[in-house]
Amino acid sequence: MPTTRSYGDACGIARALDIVGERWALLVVRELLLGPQRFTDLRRALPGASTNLIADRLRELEGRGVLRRRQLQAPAASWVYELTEWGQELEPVLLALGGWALETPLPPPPVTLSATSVLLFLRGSARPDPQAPPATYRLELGDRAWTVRAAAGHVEVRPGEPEQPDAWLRTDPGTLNVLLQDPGQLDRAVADGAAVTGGDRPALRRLLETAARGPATVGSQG
Amino acid sequence: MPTTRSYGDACGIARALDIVGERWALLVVRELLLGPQRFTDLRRALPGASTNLIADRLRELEGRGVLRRRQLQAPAASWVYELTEWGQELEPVLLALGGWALETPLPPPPVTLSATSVLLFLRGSARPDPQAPPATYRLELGDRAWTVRAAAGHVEVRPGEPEQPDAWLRTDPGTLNVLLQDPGQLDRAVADGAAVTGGDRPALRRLLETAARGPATVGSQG
DNA sequence: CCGCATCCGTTTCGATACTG
DNA sequence: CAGTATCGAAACGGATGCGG
Repeated sequence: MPTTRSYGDACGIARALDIVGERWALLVVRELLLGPQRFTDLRRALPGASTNLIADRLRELEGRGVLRRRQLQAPAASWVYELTEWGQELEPVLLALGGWALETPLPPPPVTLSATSVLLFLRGSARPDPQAPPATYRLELGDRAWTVRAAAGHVEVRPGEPEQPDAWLRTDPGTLNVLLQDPGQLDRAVADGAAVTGGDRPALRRLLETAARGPATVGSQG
Repeated sequence: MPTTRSYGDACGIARALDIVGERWALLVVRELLLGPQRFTDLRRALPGASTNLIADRLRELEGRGVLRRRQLQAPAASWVYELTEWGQELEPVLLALGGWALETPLPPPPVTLSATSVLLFLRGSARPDPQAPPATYRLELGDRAWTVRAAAGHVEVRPGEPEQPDAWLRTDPGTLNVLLQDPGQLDRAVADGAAVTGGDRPALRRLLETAARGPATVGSQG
């Protein structure tokens, strides 16, 4: 049953918290920042949240205009959740919030790391570089494929299969996060079996290095 | 008893919510954005929060490095809560969050409006204006005095008494919010007894107009 | 009066089980 | 796959108590 309590405060900050301040709500939004997701994708990305909680939050956020529920085309015909345009405008706010937390003096308690978190970090930490040639990548993280397009140090990320990837990488979010901090570990990760790659390996390396050059912003504890 | 649960997620966004994601926590931070406040000030500004909740949040936020507890000089000798430098860095995040909420299609449920909310709105909506002469104001809102300094369309706000105010205004946050939307109602508010003014009335009017020229950002529902 | 701590009923959360 | 149902635990919210 959806939560209905309000701070009863006219301030914009309080009103924002009335809308997205419930527990898990902003993490659901985070998971949708890079594109539509199915219920099960969210469930996997947020293993700490129980299914009824996710269902409640989705209903609330839909009713409040932050996201919408949409049916995919046949033959898939499944339902996905996607941010409305207004919901998408939370992106800079969330990135700023994540950046703020990186300065915490407290030790990190973390256990999980979602694909979206790391990909937001990848995209956010990429720095413009006119020299960098364009390339398309296929990233497979936890049973889900992502399309990454990089050009001139700018990185785009979408859920789903790329058409003609130059290179691909299959790993888990934690390993990818490590590789983004230190691309030099790519060979070792492959040797360990923690990562599997294919296609244009130098191009893959350039992708990792694009991010490694930037400062930590969201994905990890830097 | 302080809350201790965590999302267990390495993402910066999740870690931020581990720190300031508990109910009322960000509204406590909001109240401290303009300067230190005593427990009772917070209690009055957040009438919807029970006193034990406020005490819990203050302890948690102190332990997490967002704010600190400090003893004032004699003869006051009372305790105040103030943001740490790191806590103060939440300001742009909160203002962005508040700005986002103003676009909500949902009707406002609000009942209360704190002095800090309106003053953040005043300060944030002021627009640079080289013509505007400098002035100092005393604003009294709900039994508490604030110092406002305006110059060239830039507005500074601090809690406490000004030294030599050019003008003063005593009213409640809701009335001040209305006046910021429409300074033309100042005369009527004074006639109603909803506001009491003194000193340089034209200067006061300029202050209200400085804000009225800008777009709504945080304080009200615009 | 200020600054909490304690008590207690209600709401929300979180884990697991279950259904179309 | 995409949720709903159930239930104990925790957090919230309001009232009251209490030392300084």
